[in-house]
Amino acid sequence: MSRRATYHHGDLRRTLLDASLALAEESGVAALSLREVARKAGVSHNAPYHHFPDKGALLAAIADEGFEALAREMTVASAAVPDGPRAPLARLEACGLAYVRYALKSRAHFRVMFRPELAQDACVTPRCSMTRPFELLVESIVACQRAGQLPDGDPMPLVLTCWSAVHGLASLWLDGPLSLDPKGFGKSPEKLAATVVGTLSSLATAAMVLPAPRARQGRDDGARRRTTRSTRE
Amino acid sequence: MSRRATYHHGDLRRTLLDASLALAEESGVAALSLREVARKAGVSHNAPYHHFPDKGALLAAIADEGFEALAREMTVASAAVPDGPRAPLARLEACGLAYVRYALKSRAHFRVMFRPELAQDACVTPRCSMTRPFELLVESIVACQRAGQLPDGDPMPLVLTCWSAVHGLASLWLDGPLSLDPKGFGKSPEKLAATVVGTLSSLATAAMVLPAPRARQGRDDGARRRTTRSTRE
DNA sequence: TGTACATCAGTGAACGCGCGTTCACTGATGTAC
DNA sequence: TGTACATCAGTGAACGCGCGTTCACTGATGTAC
Repeated sequence: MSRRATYHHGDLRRTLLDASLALAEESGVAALSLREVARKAGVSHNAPYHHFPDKGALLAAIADEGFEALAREMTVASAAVPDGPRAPLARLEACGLAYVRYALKSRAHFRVMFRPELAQDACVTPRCSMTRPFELLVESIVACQRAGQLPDGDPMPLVLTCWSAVHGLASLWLDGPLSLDPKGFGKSPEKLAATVVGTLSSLATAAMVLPAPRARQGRDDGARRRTTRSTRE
Repeated sequence: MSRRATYHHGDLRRTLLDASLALAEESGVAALSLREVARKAGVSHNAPYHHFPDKGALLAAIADEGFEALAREMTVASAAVPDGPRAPLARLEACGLAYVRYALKSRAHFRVMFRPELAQDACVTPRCSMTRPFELLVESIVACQRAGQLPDGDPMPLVLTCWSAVHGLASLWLDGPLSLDPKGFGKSPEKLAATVVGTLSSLATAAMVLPAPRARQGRDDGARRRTTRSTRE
């Protein structure tokens, strides 16, 4: 970091981002105001304008940071799985768990990342930063397919399903219905994440014990028809 | 509806709810203000106070309405599937598709339902209205288990996984990353929903062709170990 | 090394705005007798 | 049936508030010569 970058205050830009996150964590992203952020950073209410053209730019910077951190966590989690015949699926599971863990740990980041209306104006190619985490997911799934741990063919249906599942779990927890627990799940979010990832993984594992869905056509025609219809539609 | 309920204006309560939904649809839930709602309803800015104690109460009423409508759509979709040996799984699929379809069609409703901070003060037992849709999902899954179309045992892991998947898909679409489509999915949200539901369904179907996961232990010990760990954790 | 100047990162006052909410009111509707 | 009164659903003015943003400014830091 150049001397210029920490001019005067030390690193007001960083301080403002941290203050924003802390405030969003406390009172919700919607309640986040530039003036409050400046107050929290111990600085006059328009000092932020020397670092961000407007409020949207500050939020966009937070989102960017968040997507980078998410990709980092996924990468680290995946790399922590030792090589071996089962590694691809275990790495995919690790990515999924890392996604949920990141959302829970950095809820303010996660909320800003997926509230496009907040940073809309400032972010010319909005949400483009999701690219890297998305690529990691695709790579993990393709690796599973190559290793015969997930069905062959277009990976996108699997990508979409996995992404939806972990994103949905994180959203349901952060948005209340799960954390208020009127449903009797009664578990920590980490355990719920392990349940979802484990359920998907064990369904896939069970499905892959037979060579391929096509091989079963004679055996269970009803299932074959349904399967085809649903995935092709 | 009693005469009293439509006093004077006709049915201002209804009109206010509709105006709120229309505004939320146009400019986002966050931008929704009581004054704007009144303006849209063609009424002075404090007429709403004769129908809702405050802003939170109006939003809570919208959420309640939304959960009821969601349950209705799921019920109708499920009931439309004719009886037969494959009916339970087809009904579960229909519920999942109805969930996503509802979110897409009534995005304003959906957003208010899952933004607890908005209606927090007014809703003493917040999100309790999710109870009915949730019960429908549990019933559908238990029916599949009884019919041998999903693995036996505690239904909650499956419930959680299905709910997460459809909720996640709806959220990803409504919150941008999917609808902006930098990922090349290039499909309508209805097709994406069919893809996710179909992928889950076909994995489950493939997994159920063998009698039960336990039966495979000798055949693939690695898979057995992973499956057990992940779901139990 | 010293000096003159440019730039940079902050301050403080002020703007106009829309918000939620309160208040006293008005006129239409309903009701007791 | 008519009359007196209560209730109810709306109006319009006003409140205080925090917001995002603009402006002219100040003093610290950097730089050319």
